[in-house]
Amino acid sequence: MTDTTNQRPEQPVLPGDEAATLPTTYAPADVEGELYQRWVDRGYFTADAKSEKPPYTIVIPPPNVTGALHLGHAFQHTLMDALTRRKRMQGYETLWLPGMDHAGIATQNKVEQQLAESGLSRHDIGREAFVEKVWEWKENYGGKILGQMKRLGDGVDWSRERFTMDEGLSKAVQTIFKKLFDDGLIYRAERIINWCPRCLTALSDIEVEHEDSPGELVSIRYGDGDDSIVVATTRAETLLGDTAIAVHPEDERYAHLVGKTIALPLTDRRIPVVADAHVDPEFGTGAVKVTPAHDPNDFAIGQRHNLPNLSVMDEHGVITAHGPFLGLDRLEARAAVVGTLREQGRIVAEKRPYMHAVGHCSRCHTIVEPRLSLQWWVKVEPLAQAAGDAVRDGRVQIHPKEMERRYFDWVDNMYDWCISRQLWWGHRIPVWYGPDGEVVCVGPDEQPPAGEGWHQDPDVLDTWFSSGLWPFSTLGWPEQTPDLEKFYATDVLLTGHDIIFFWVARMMMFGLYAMDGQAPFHTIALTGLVRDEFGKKMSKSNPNAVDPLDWMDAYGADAVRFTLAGGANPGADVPIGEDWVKGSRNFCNKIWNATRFALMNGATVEGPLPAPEEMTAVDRWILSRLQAVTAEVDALYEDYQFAKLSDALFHFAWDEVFDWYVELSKTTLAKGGPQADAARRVLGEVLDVTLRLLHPVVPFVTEALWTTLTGAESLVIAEWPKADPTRRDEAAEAEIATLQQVVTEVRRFRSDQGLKPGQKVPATLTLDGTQLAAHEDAIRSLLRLTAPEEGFSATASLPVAGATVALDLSGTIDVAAERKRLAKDLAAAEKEKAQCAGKLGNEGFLAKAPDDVVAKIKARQETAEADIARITAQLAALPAS
RNA sequence: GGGUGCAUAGCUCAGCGGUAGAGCGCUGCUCUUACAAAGCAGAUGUCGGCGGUUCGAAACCGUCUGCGCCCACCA
Repeated sequence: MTDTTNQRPEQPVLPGDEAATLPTTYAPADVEGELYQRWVDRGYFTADAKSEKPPYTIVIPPPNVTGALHLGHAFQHTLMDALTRRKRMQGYETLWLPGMDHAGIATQNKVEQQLAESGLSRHDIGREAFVEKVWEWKENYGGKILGQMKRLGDGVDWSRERFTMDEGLSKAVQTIFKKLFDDGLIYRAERIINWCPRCLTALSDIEVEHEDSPGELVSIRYGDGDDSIVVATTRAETLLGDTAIAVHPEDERYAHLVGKTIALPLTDRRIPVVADAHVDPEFGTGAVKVTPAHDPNDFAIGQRHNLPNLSVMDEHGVITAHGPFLGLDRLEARAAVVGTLREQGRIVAEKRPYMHAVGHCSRCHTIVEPRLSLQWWVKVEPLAQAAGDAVRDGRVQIHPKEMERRYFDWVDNMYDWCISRQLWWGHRIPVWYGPDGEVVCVGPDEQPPAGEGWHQDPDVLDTWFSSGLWPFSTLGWPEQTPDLEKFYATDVLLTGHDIIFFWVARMMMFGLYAMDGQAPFHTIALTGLVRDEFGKKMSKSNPNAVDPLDWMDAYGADAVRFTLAGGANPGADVPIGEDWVKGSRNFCNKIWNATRFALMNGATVEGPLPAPEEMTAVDRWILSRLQAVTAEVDALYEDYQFAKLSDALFHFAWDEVFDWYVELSKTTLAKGGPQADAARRVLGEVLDVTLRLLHPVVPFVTEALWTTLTGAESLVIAEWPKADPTRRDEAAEAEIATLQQVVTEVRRFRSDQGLKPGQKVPATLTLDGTQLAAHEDAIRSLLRLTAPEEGFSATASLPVAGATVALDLSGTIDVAAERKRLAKDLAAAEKEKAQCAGKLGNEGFLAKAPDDVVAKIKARQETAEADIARITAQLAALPAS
């Protein structure tokens, strides 16, 4: 390939710029930092909104500023970088937009922890000073994250870096809040919410993780005598807040009690018995205690029966009901309440262990307390409907497709989204309350109402509210910017399947809503989670967690990238271990040395490729394979099959190019003459294209080598190879396959006979009548065969594929071992032949199997027959011993 | 409780109707002038169990066993 636009640089990339001076080992540290800086300085990653080229846009899933990037980030970044690098090479105006998320609760918790080390709470320093502290944290850790991205080679557009709390994005948040509010899609309501007594804030449903935990189900007798009823509960302390007992309307056992009141133990209150269809008569005693202020079901029952909501716990989960339990933590209170009830003889069934799902705060793992609270909500139904439709009608595709179901399950069954958080770090809710109960939502360009008694809502928004705007807020929305015009909608969203609901669905909802029905991306590519080499989950809290920087330091960024890409099967988790990274490092080194060989042998990329008749079959073969692999890799990229494309490139490069082609070309190169000239050009071409194909995944080593090989400015802006089907050469491929068969067979013989790999052996080759006549020198070179000398006497004769290699081993041949070996091979070949014959003699098979399968079996049979003939001939050629 | 996925070589995983594969690990021989971070050669599997469909099953269906993940307001 040739690039006309890629100019020679003023400075060579590699020191010395001469092949002879390339070190024999690739040292990533010597090139990576310098190359990255060069890419950034030259503006390769900076997108141009005025470009004529078609756009290709990916917004980065903004990492939380809470800490450093882990392997999961490195994994996703590698894939996004590979996608954008390839598209850039294909001539797209590529924008990969970087940024970070303020991560409300998570970051606030981190900074609170930091404060706690000095014995302070956020309340000690006040809201303003605290937020100031969080910004300091952001500067500190944000910088670390950016450094890691550079180290990994992320080709992001640094001029467009965004933060969810920056001015523009804050404006976007306020704009959409106002729009939703005006459209009646944001409202304020008092409901049972998930409350974290440690974070002291409301949580949305998906911020609660349900875990099966052993609880204790106790049965308690309410009331006395005929007017008594037994209820079961796992949260006995909520008894203090009971305002009714509910039974099923058709439950005859309790019909006589409905409408009456019953004395509530431990209190001086009497509570009514109500009939409600929600109660399952089959469960427990069929009677339920109703605590509307502390349970969502009970709240619903309370609404239906006009029951009072009696709150008995404060925001810390501490009992506020007057009496002996006042001031106890909810769990202490639970035990105390049960204890007292037992003394009173009201525990009718002893506590029994009971597995049930308990909600935990996804940020701090504290048990969530359902709590009645006044919060802001998004009315999700119309938004989710649109988000579902966009996928249903194919405007947005989810890869892998199996993940669609999960997406639908959620968007089709969404409850309203609680968006207010009782935190200090985040976007303040843009609502002001007046002295007479006025509620005013303030848009971004409006002045908030001023005057006596007016105040802004103290709460902030759920962090996912702002990240849901990410695909367009980062491009300048609500302004109609050139960026928004050029780069929205984005192309691919690549992220982990663990945030389909948190983030993906919300971006879909907001994108469709804010951008007039235009979905934020056309493809959602979902990845799995990174795991360790035994398939165990790798998370920050686990000891198996690895800092990607450590591995990059030890093996280079490319090695880490190649390993991660190689594990990327769609939607599947990615196991990674240090040994695998080592293997990838070895691959990079192999690429390095193959190119080093090419440079030492005068490989060139200048001028057109030689005509087919000027080339050897070896050259025609590798060019044929090269274009086939190009086509294969292209197809795999389009299907987000990173593991398979990495594997294809790995095997093509190592097995075919480095192990066979390079070895075979040595003979031609050594000979000199026109064929050697042609071989140098082909060698240059093969390395050129192979490096281009590898570049998106392993950008550093390929850039260093390619610029040295070609003398051009950069591989980053080089053209992506196009498969050229006219290069296909089946004859050459067959010829080289035969050659490989002969070489492999003789190597096997040499190895079995205990010949040292380097030991020269006199031999005669009979290649007449085969395609291999032209390859005699190459065969001799690969097999260390010397010309027969005087007194040559063949002690072993190996007929393979019509050719015969006769070796003079001077009587050292171990005939018995060889005979045994050949007998084994013969048996295998005969079994194979019999198997094929069996099939071909089967009428059912012949009648029903497709033609191509029948042909394949026939070919197999022929191969088996050829093997039998070959082995028989080899046996016959063995000395009698 | 409702979904859903997985069980293939020692490990991690591809293959998903027509000869059981890869990487690492393992064995043997080699510093053969690009590379020992390498080269060459080699060994290794009743494809979880049991039924069924089919000319043919690792693959499709049923079932059992063992793991995993997602969702979930039955006290």
